[in-house]
Amino acid sequence: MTTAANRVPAKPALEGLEERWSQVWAEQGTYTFDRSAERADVYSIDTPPPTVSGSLHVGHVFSYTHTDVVARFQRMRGKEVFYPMGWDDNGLPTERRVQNFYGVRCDPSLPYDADFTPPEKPDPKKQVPISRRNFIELCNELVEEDEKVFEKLWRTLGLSVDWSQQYTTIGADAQTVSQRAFLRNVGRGEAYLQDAPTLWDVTYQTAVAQAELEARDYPGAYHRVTYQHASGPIVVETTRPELTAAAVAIIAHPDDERYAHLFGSTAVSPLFGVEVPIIASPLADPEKGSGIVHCCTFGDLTDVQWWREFQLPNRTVIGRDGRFLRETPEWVAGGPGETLWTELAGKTVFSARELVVQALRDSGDLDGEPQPTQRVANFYERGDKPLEIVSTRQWYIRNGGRDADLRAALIARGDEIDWTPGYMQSRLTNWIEGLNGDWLVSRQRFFGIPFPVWYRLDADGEPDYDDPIFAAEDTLPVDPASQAPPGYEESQRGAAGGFVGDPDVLDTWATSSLTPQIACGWERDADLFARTFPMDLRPQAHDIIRTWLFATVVRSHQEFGSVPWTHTAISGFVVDPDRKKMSKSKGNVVVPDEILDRYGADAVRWRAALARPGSDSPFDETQMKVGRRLAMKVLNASKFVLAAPEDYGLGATAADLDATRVTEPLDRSVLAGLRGVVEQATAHFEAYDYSSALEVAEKFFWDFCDDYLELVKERARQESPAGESARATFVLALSTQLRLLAPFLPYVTEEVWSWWQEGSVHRAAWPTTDDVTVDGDPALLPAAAQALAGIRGAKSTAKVSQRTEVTAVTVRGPQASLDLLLQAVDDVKAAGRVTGDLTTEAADGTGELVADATLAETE
RNA sequence: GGGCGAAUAGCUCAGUUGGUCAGAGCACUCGGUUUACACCCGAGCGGCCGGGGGUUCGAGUCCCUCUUCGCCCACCA
Repeated sequence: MTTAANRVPAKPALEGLEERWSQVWAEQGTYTFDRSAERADVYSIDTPPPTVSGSLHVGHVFSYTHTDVVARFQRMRGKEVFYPMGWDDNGLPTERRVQNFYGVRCDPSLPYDADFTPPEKPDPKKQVPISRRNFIELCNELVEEDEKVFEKLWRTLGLSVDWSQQYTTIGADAQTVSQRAFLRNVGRGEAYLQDAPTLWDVTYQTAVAQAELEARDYPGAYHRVTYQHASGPIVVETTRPELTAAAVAIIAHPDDERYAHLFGSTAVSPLFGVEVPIIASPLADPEKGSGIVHCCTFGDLTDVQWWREFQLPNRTVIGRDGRFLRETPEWVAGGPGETLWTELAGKTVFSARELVVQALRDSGDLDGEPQPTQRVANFYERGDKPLEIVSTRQWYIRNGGRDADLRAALIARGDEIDWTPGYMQSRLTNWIEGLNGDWLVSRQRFFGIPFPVWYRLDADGEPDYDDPIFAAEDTLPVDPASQAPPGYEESQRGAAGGFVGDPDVLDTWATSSLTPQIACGWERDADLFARTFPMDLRPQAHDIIRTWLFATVVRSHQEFGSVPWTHTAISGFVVDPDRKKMSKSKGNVVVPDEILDRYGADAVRWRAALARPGSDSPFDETQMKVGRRLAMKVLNASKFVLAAPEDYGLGATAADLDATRVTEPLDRSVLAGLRGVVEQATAHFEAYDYSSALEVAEKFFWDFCDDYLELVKERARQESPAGESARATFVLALSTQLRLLAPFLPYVTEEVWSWWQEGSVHRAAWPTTDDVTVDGDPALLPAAAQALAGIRGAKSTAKVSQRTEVTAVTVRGPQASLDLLLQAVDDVKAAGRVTGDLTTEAADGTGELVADATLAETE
């Protein structure tokens, strides 16, 4: 076999590596999943689908790098890595982006316009109303564009994703999987339809789930409102006086002596004259306000609880649009509040409050003036108005919120999963333990996956919700808004005796919770599914444990009676230097493109890999430079080994890779050290501790360059067994270190690999101790390095060039270290430019070697 | 209020089961240019390991307690 000359550029550079190699990887299918691999040989990853309508910041870059580093390790270890990429394009974020981008809004009452084109210049103040179908077409159009931008960034970053395995959360596959899973839930009684008070966002006019809540401070005021009782007035304190019209009870703590005599009797509400019972409940806090509270339908979740427990009437006054009902409610009609209602009707909560407060003031039922306060209110995480509670009919999926057995079973699933870091599991457990209801999965929105459900209309044209019509699984995906249910004609839509489609869409998490099913081809590709599910790894950030991770566990538990994956790795955030979370509104977001452009993908990945799992990491641009330096060093050190002698290299080639040539003690020592590094890095990676794996490999590499390389630089050029020993060592060490660094620095390692090896380093075998079989004493190199450091120090102190000659040197230290040093004395003398004698002197002390050097006279 | 995590050099962080554990990188200071690398190299300065107790022959390391910070949850009269 003849060895081809190495292809080493005269001046290696980082610029252009991303473009060149990402293209080669794409052309050669370097990361393509081989689906003939057996399950035991597959490593499958449930990649988080990024929200394409959002923007990526360095935090994403970090966490996706963490996953990629693990993927590359597993691949080199011989696993066939199933590494798909999904795009989360489903849901409200896309709707909002489409509205802003095109200047349109969805009006489901409008007919489809096949010729519609969006306005040239979007005017956010005057959004053009368009049909639901037109709106969805625009959503699809825009997400496609967004996905291209994301893919380009991921490719530049060097994610070793199999780009032939892509999915979206709004695509036909996802629709089928989502609808099928829902139908299975229905079939097993895990999903149900219920008319109940639900948290409601009045801006988006949709129901909201517990997991989407965010508590925020909100300015309000305490109002002391007087109810009339036979024994005298009762004063309740409330921040929502407008809900007096919705009062259904007055409640105090059973042990509260101030009110004990009232329990069992009734009081009459001010303005509206409605008679309400006075009830004892331990949920009433004697410390708060006047200790007695009015229960309205519905002011807060406690009201809902009381309403259920005491079977109180439903006196809803606020509609889905957040305004007071336009029709006068029956309990108001004919009463003293009838006239007031004509003013309240159609008013927002805010205006209604002003009206009611003034009316209370006028009637003398307001005790004192309102006292301003900061209250806490629940908000939809994407909304800006406090949530109302409105009675609506919604679909729910059981998640343990109302069932202790299921709750326990789901917590136990958490125990089956390996968590990195382990303490993150408590976030799941705590969340499950704190659930207070089932999972509300229906949303009154447009861009989402529709429920595969229709309702029959009776003779009066009223829907029958007790007996929905469900789509057959083999007809999925279906759109009940445009397709008729089995046994009906489209002409019967909306007609008495006909049907209507369920108008709602599934919560985006109801689809995202099925990413393993979507990616692995559940019920679509049984062969693929058998080779990839349950998956090996779910990487994700800690903020969505309560949503994405939990929901995925729920769906897998229900459908398969198993965990969806065996391991989860939780990444932290990149925070700004003040340790504040990056967010668009704070304006502290760091855009990844610029950073990648400035420092290169390898440098950014290096910095990302330094952030340990689960820990937040402050963004510090100066650290990127260090990664860049490492990448550059890999190029230059490799060049030294592989370049031809006329280019000042050693001219070593793959043919020098021969362990039997390694004879010199120093060379054996460095390889013995490398063997230890291989063992450590492998163990760290197996424990998902990629940071430590990088740390040991990198530390070795710098010492290798600074000490070993300098010590043998001259010997390595000799045409002698000693020279051959050095060159064999270099080649062996280089091959091993390139592979150790490949998961972190895919571009430079691939570049260098291409100079002298066939194929991709990323498909090369992860190094094992079999690669480094040479025996040696690992302590020799440090001993030689210490002696060299002493010589260097003498020159530094004397402020002379490191090239200055040394006429004599004495090394002191433990005899054992000195004995080792003597085995490399020629290398030390050469590296230190020692022309005279090197003598040793045994001495007690720190254990380190100390050198006294006599410098030659200089000018 | 409940849960989880963190507190070690100016900054970012390592310090596995208590015994070379007082470390690394950056920053800073000083010095060094022509044969891998100025996208560089060498040398150095720098820390009552958050406070206070305790266990131990011995404690960044274990226990208690306090303080500060971050995140999640609960607080909605």
